[in-house]
Amino acid sequence: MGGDIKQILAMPGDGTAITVKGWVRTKRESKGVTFLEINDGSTIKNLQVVIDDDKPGVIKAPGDLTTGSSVVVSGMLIQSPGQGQAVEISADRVDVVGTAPVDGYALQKKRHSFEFLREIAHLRARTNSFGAVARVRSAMSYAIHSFFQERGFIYVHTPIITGSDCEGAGEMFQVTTLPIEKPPLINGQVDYSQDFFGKKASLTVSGQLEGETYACALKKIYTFGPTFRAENSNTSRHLAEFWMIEPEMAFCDIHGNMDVAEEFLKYIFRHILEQCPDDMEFFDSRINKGIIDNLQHIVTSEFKRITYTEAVNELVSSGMTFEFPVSWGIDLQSEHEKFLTEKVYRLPVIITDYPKAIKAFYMKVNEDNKTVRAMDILVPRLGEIVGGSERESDHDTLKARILECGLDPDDYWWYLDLRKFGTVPHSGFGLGFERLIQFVTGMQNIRDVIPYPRAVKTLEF
RNA sequence: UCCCCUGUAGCUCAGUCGGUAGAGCAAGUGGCUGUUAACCACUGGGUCGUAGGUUCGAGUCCUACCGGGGGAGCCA
Repeated sequence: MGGDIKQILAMPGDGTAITVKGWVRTKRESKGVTFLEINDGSTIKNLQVVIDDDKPGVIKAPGDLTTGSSVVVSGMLIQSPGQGQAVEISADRVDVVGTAPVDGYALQKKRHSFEFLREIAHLRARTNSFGAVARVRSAMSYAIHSFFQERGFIYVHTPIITGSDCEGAGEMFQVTTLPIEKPPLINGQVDYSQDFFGKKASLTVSGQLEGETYACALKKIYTFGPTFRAENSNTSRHLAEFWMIEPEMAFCDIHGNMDVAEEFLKYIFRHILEQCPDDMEFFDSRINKGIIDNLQHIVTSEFKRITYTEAVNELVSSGMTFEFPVSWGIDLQSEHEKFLTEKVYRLPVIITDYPKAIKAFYMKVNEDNKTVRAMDILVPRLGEIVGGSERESDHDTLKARILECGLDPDDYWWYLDLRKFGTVPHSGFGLGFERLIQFVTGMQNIRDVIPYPRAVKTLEF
């Protein structure tokens, strides 16, 4: 009988014959007995293998049994007389499948820094931390789909290559088959009519505009896919390639939008606390003390909802001296966001009704003509995690806003069409998947919550 | 892109006032009847990021470049 270590650890140690396959994490040798810890990634926990010297011939090649080597172990699953594990394997046979020579295998049985592990990204999944991140990331992906699917949202695959060069969400990566060293020119400019698509193309920075078109047909949709930003930003919160979740709902105003976003975050947190207790325990004890309590607190609390104007008043009246002085009209800086969510409310905070000058053209303008129906969710430690809004559903107002923002309405003809034919109030939000993982796991650097991070000057693997 | 810090053994770091390098972990060998961050003893392991410069002499001081980290901006 074989199986995953996760299943084996849940079995009674009644002497059943089993076979386990995995990688050696550590080896402890005493006179007369050798202990191996085997991990196969199914759980953060290792399975202890006991090799008794009284049973000769159990190990075929003892010298090859090093940290990192892959093995197949057969034996009896018994109750462990030692502390620390309920069951263990009393081995009858240990075969080394693949050796891991000591000189050259960088991942020895000791703690390694995340910076070092980033340099051996092809091996780092074999560590406790990265195994746990991978399992939590997978469980969160599943929870994202189940949250929306349970509520009747349709999963829409918006395009990765886009011709909308003006979404305004950030710098874009260009996609071309033209020879970049010598592109065809017309009047001194690159002749994109000869390019693959016959026009300039880029990788998407957001699926929102396309998502809106499907929401205005299927009522409730969500996207969950890769997104690309070519910004030259080198921080622990930015990637050039990341995954984004973008729900969009027709017949939904800013309040319904906030309700869904808050419910969504709580659902994800609750799901991970329930489904990944071992991994979360690891994050709580080794990565970020108190993270479980934080998440539980959030799951059972109401998010604080305030307007931008109230937020500014709160900051001004706090008496705090900020590096960037606060006044109505400024964009809130990191220090302001962190102050509100970490010091004032100690909870996620939803801020709405921002000045229209600092927000995107597609957000619905309020009756005061000064603010828009934007909503950002701020969380402790990370700052903004969700950005969303009720969209402008009036054709003429939207067109005026496009012009006001210095954009060309012709580039948005199909987006404006939505407001011509059966327009409807609709809302949505976007959230960066990796930032959500950072928040759940407590991992400091976003490059450590995605298998192979893409960032400025980073493309080794 | 800007500001700050940093680069010394496989890893994490110490290295004083400028005088040719040290610890812990990892690894190897030996010891120990059941370990679990195993323990005890011993051993091996270095072009001090790269290139210049100052100096009798540079890991140490200066300059440039490269890599890493933190913060800011931009944002998700």
